[in-house]
Amino acid sequence: MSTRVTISDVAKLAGVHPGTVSRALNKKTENQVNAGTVRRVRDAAKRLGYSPNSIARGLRTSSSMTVGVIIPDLTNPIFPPIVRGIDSYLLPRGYTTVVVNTDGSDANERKLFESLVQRQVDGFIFGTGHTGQSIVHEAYERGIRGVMVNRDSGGVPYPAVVGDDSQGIRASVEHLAQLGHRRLVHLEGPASFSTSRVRAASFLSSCAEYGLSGTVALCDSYSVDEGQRVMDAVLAEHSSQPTAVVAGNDLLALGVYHSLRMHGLRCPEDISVVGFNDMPFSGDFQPPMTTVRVPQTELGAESARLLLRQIEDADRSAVRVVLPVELIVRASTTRVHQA
Amino acid sequence: MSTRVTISDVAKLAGVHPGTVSRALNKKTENQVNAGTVRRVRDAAKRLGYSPNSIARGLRTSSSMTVGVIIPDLTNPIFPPIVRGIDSYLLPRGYTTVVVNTDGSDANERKLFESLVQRQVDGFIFGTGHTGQSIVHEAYERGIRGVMVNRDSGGVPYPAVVGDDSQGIRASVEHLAQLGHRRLVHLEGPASFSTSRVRAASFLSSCAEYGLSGTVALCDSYSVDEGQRVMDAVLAEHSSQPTAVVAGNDLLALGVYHSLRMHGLRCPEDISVVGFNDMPFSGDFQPPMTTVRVPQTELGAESARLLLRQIEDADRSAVRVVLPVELIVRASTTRVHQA
DNA sequence: ATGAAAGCGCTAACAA
DNA sequence: TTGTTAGCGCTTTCAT
Repeated sequence: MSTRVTISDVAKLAGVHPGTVSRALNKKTENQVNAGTVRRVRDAAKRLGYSPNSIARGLRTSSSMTVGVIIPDLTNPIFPPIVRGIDSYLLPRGYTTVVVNTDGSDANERKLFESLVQRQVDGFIFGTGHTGQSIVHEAYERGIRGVMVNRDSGGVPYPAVVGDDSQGIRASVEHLAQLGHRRLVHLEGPASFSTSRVRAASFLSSCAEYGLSGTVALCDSYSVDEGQRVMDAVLAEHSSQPTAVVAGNDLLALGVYHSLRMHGLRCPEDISVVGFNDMPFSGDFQPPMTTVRVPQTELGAESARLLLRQIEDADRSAVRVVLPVELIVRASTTRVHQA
Repeated sequence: MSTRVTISDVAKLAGVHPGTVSRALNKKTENQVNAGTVRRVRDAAKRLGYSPNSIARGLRTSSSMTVGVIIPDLTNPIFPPIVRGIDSYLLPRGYTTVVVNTDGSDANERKLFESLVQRQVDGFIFGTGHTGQSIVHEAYERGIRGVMVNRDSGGVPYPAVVGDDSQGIRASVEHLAQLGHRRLVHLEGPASFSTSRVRAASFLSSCAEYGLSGTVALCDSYSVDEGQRVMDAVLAEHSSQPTAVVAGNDLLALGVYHSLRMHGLRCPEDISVVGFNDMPFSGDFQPPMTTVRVPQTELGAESARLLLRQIEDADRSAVRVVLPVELIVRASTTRVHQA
């Protein structure tokens, strides 16, 4: 399908050799060819509607100008902005991104990774966790270019671009402390994500710092349902109940909303809730969510920049870029009233 | 980068000819080769960590096993489910999808389209509008396989997969009529989308059917800001105000929420609002949104199915698949009180 | 500045 | 059943 006109068709029409057409049509090499010839070739190409076959070029140059992006799930609202950020850097530089979803399965991840390797992608941006099963380590061993986004590299010396989780959680705890909260609970995300552990650690140390009682409840996934399930469990306990929840991310926080509603509790009057990420529309929720804004688009763009630096400049320094975050106070947190 | 082991390395180790390796490793042709040989080849391939180069294969077979998906903007929440739906059909069949965002610009659309053509994609799924400038028509003329998703093909005989817009709007109007509303306004999306016009037409005819007064206000884009802007304008008018709004989609409806809040009006007590799409989290908004659920994932999967039918079975019938929609009544609509 | 020729890694006709 | 050969469309030495 599509056009059948090749470089030799153009060559014939322009009355030159295919090699010359290639040189004339390539920015890098067009200075090797007579300006008049360049014009003739350009004309011929346009007249024939010639469109270079980048598959063929890729085969010859062993570069596909394609980048693989591996994420858990596109429908998690933090990923679209990250992907658009990646695109915004890559597209103007001639690269195409291919996004795949693992749905949290290591088996999927491996399969998709291999399929992208077969497609000769020039590098990977990993937005997935890093457990023992993850392919991140293997990718590095194989000499494949890669960058972690929104995740730490877990020992593998790939560059990583992350939000300042520690600082974000600390700001949340401080905010709640100032509102008079004394008993907090943190819903920690799955341990396979580096961010989960960083956030939980920061929660604990921040609680200590502000002299608060902080406990941690573990979630199996970053999802609304799991947040609800775990919050249900927290509310079922008979020990002293928290007056505020610091959720591992906005999805979990939303699950907390659901749980509270089911239990006839009001947010924020009965329990304050803080999310993490400031994902799209979290300001439109009921109630508008107090959360930590992570610059998702910038995260994506920066990770793309670091990847191209590896691909094009062979710069393999394992930098770790930490982007600043900001607590956005909305209506899901309020002063504690049972002082 | 990555592996440097080719099909002839495997051939050497297995003591056979490269052609035989190719046949042994391909599902379609492995029955043409001795079972023992197949095993030897497989072993050799595994030992060397051989991974076929699908670029090279694509060059030879002139098929890239890649599909281009052109949408306005991934961060519009209706698209992630559609994309995942597409993937869910394509991935198990060996295809990879490449998603690009036009941001509503015809120039971008054209550029991205050409870049995907150069990459030899086997077909396109168009989720963009269809104005005069759109490349949809040109793509068809060039004999390129394609399918419209969530949009009508606007005269081009590509298959199209859409939700039942007419029925959805009709159900919304009926619902409002039953709640006693008599003066409705519809926020119509940009005319470049076929859906906009279908929904507006259905709004008008449904209002007539139920004996209601219905007016239409035109929006320049499907966005929250535009919904707010247009609703501001509606509220500024001095003629008799509507008691309910039928928004062209959920984003516009969210903009209406914002506008009402700015004007000190309550939803639904002062004005009822109905959205369209039931995009992710619209049940978590403030208030939870009454809206029309469109089966986005199925839309995507079905469009992928129709595309593969064209690619693999050369079936070019321009079917139009209309998927049923369902009104989801939540808390943004209520009985009118100024009877 | 341009032509000639080789070859990227694979598959597919054709032979044997 | 397997080997041989050619070539997908392009880039890139090497000549000229």
